[in-house]
Amino acid sequence: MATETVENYIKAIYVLCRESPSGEAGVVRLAQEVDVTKGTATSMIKRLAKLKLVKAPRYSGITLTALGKKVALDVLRRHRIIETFLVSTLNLDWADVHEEAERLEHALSPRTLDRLDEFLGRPSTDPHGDPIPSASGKVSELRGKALSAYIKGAKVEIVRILDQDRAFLKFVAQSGLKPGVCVTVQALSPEGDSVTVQVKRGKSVTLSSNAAAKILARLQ
Amino acid sequence: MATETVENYIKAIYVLCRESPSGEAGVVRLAQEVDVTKGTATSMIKRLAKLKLVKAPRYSGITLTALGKKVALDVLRRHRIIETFLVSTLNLDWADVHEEAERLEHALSPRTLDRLDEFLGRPSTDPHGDPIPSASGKVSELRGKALSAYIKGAKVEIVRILDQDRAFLKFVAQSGLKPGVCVTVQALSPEGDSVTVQVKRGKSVTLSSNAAAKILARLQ
DNA sequence: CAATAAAGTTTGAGTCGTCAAACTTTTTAA
DNA sequence: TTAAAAAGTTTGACGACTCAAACTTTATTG
Repeated sequence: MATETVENYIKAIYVLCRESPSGEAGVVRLAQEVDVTKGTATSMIKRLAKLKLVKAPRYSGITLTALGKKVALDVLRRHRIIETFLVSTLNLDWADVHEEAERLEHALSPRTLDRLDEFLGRPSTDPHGDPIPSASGKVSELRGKALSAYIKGAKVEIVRILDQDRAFLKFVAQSGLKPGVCVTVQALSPEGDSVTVQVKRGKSVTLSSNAAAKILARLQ
Repeated sequence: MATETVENYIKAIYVLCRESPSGEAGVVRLAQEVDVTKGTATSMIKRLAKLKLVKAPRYSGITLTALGKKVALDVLRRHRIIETFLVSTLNLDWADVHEEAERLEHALSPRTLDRLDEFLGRPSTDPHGDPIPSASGKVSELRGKALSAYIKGAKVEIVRILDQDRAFLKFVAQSGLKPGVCVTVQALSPEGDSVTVQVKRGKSVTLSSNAAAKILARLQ
């Protein structure tokens, strides 16, 4: 089995590939993500390539192999099921569970994971709205558009928050913009580079376009 | 914080010290317990001594320092709470949870542990009857005597199983001798080196004295 | 009490994961 | 189009953990 460190690199590469338009991950961003120097990242990438988990031509982008993707989805499944458990069963704070899951995800056997999944009622998304890959390794990433992509007056349901940063999550929760909540787009200001939404009667929140882009929603 | 490996050594030393009449652990047994060669164990003991976790005079027995004991009880607390969760909430098999907890115990933050403890109703023992140390590091190890220490006719309640071996636990469960169960000592045979107990009407089990010594019970 | 077994230690080497710093290649922009 | 910046790589070194095998000390027992 892949070591804990290897799993972390693979997961990070998976996420970076999704984020980047080219579908490839870079060494510097990866190093940032797993919190090591770029030299370390480079040498680890070599090992991952030897393990047939990634393709990484010299001085070029990193991509996952089919095997690598499988590992990534497996880790992600564990991660998201654990986050769900921590929030919905243990009532831990939404913003805190990421780091905790980060550690627990490597210590869970397939059997225990399945029992946990069963206990939680086989959820399809985690508390941030991120889809939970199936045991066989399938994910439906497509769910909603950025809040900033709707027109004024649109009534939408928040479905996903694309950021694990604690401060951002705290802010989102504070504003009442968790997945499942329905809001109305009140104003779009290209000049002000912001979006204002009404969460409920009398309560509005204004977000930068940047922030709004990290909040996915779908038409109600 | 102590690394995962260090925690495992400390926990093993704690258990070995409890088991041994002298209250000291030996290198060979320790090496067995953590599954390394004795040379490796020796060098790790040196590191533990440097970390002020153990006292280990050359060519002599190993004992935990006060700090070492604190670490051990902390790990044990995590281990036993997790075992309880795995059995009582996720319905995992009694005999399987030890190894699982062995991995999870190192990945749990104090806050999550406390939430889990709360969720479980602050249990005082784990599924094997092992006492769960308090958050402040107290344990009451005294609970019952070996099944083989009672006289014929004694009605006793099983309170603890002193062995994490899967096969043994499977056998114990199969025989219906889990903690909480009440049994009657039916026969003691010094010649046959065995003990026979009646679990319920029409169901008796015979155990070697050796096995019976690992099952603690108290008068009903 | 000596010979042997068992317990404990040391040594030399290897893997994994990491860093800092020098270096090379690619990209960017003047 | 070429100089500077950014991205990527290499090198040498280190700490944590491990092994095998040679070695030393302590315990056992005939």
